[in-house]
Amino acid sequence: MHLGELEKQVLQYLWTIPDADAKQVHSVLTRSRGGSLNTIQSTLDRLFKKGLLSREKRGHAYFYHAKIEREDLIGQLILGVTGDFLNEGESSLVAAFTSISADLDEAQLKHLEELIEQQRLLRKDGNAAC
Amino acid sequence: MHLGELEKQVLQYLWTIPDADAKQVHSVLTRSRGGSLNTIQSTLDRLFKKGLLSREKRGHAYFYHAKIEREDLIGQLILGVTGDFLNEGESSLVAAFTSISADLDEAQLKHLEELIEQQRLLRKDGNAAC
DNA sequence: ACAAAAACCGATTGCCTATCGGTTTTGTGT
DNA sequence: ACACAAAACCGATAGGCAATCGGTTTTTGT
Repeated sequence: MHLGELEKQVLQYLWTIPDADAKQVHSVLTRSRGGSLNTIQSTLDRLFKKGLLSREKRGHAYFYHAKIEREDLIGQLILGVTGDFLNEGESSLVAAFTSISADLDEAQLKHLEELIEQQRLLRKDGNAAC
Repeated sequence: MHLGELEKQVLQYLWTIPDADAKQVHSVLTRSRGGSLNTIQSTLDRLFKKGLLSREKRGHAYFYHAKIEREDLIGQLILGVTGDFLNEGESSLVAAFTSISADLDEAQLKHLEELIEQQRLLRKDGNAAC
């Protein structure tokens, strides 16, 4: 999946204001980038068709809502862009770690370790619960 | 940066055979997908212009060589596709971990921990050496 | 029922990859 | 030096997708 520039901005907005119609999105984004309301409408529609937004009619307008969490989209984008390069049983995260880890500070390394540990616990609990 | 389907295949090939001309690449890829030599040539050229390949003329033909390691490209693609969504000081890896970690088995979790530790050591050494 | 608001439709532009025919350039062997 | 072959190079075309927006149709509140 590929996201255009405007699509990203719209998603960002809907992660902060999790429920908005085209008019609202437009009134905010127009300040930094101009453009017509129609453009926002078709972008919202495109995102809806891509399954990234849900919508519900309230009064005149559709109100849109991000159907996917920011972190999950990031994960999905990573898988999409790296998938073709991975070998059987290889993970993007592990493959990319060496190249990206230099950007991480100690706090982030530590955070990652905690997340790993947390993931392990989650599994034990998950198994136990079943 | 965005890579097309053929571009990915060409890169993959040049990671296994790290020095090849258009004819060679074509003779291999043509089996699975057909297409003319010219198509391969322009794809190699596009990758060259994108800075992903280097080339050197030997005899009649250019010989191409991947300028970037697979892991580094994966890293770069990840940063490219997630960059717009990250907050200040946030890392794609950490942000995506929660969403992706479920795909990892224990061996991979362990591997990741080792890489983290390795990264720490690298820093100490790096600092000491300066 | 009417007016306003928004959705919907269709066309256009711009960018990029893939594709390939045809021309020009460049090596190589004699 | 020259001719030939091989490859580079150029240009055109098609296909896909995001962004853009004007105009028409549909929907909704009064």
